[in-house]
Amino acid sequence: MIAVPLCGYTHHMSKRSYHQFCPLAYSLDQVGERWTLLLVRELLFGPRRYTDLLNGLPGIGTNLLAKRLKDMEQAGIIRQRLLPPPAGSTVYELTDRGRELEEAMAALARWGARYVQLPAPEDDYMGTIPTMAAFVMLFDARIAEDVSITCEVHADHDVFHVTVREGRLDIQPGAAVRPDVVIAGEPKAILNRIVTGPVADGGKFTVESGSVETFARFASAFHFPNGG
Amino acid sequence: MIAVPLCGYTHHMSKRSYHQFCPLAYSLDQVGERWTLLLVRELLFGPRRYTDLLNGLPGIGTNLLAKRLKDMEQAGIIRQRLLPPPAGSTVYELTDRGRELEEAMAALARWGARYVQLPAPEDDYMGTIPTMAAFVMLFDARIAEDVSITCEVHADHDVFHVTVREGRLDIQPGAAVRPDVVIAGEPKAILNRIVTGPVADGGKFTVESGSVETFARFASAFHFPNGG
DNA sequence: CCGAATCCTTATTGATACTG
DNA sequence: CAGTATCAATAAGGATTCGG
Repeated sequence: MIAVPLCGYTHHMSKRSYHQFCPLAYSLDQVGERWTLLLVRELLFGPRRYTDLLNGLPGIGTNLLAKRLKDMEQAGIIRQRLLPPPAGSTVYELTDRGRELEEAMAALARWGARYVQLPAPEDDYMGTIPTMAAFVMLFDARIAEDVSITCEVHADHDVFHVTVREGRLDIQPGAAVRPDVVIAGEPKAILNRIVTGPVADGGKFTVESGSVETFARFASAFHFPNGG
Repeated sequence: MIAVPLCGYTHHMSKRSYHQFCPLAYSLDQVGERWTLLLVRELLFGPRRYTDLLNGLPGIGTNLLAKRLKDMEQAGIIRQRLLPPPAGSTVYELTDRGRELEEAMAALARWGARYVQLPAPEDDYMGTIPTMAAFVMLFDARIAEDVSITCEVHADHDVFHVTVREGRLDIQPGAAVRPDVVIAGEPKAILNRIVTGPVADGGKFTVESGSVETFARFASAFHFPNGG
């Protein structure tokens, strides 16, 4: 018996698939490979360069990153773009279809936040992007209806500002014009406070401007499944 | 240079992980491996035996199924149980923590349903369980508020009944006591009708009892993102 | 038959070195 | 900076075997 390939083309065999006509299996065929959803997370706040992605995902390996980016572009969830001069660098950004994954990622993250071990392991990585992404994914619109606060976040060497208003969340890079509260600290400590709630015991961060009470009200707009 | 193993214990190296303190990365560490969420799907309607799972997931391979079941039990999302005599078989079932994945799976499935290619490829598999799972995952509680219908579904050689009432969905194995509508057909055709909506052009299924209009009202309680 | 465990081949990954 | 190339380690997929 001689094994005959399923298709006459020798170039890279059709991608591995579950071959099931099921919406869930289809989604997993598209975004279920290792690293894919974390790459989407890295792109939630705007375009990123190849090297940025490499730095944001320790352990991925450059060849695998290149392959994933190609696959994801093929799947229509990201696109490659050339920044106009003088920047001139090539960046990757989400398509609309890619951005629509946010709901699914949020559902996964909420499940994870209920059971994640605290405090954060010493040797786990945590950067600014995953922290801001956690704000997006743990946001609870119903709780947020009565909150109207802008919080400026200084994490590592990055600055973002997070606005909660009328049940909506908006996150932008850079400083806020008139923040109600400004916090600074390590990403791990900030996320730990959000996940754990008011009884946080994780690393340290400080309220640089505005009151601790204001920050507490701001933080209440996010799930803290382990804290109360 | 001699490569030194990262850990002194020779027995199965600690599981692969992203090593990120991020709720999403944690979830993907727990349930992001290949086949895991499809196994959860297979268990949504009650305990299943090893062989049932093997048949429901063509391509998984028996060794990998055994490994996944062990990992999932370790992660606390399933448990092994011995059915009392005379059945006596060992079955696997979801824990509460495992059942809580339903929301995340539903979000993934809704994303998939928006973009899945129709009609179903000829060589794709589709069984009764994934079909019933799709009912769960594409259910829209808001639309369903005004629907109160029990639909008995005959797919392949299985029978389930699906009740929509007061914005809630209930699916049970077996025939219904007094179904409003009874349908029969291949799983693919049924799911195709749900995903595509009233303009279905996929395979055939028939309304055995009750009216086509009743079934249409029933089906309206589920998303059909490609159909209207 | 049921529930795996074992063996073996292929595919994917992760780490590092290298190139336009 | 943005990737390729190479290669060892690991994971997946399939067939067969083994003990209730």
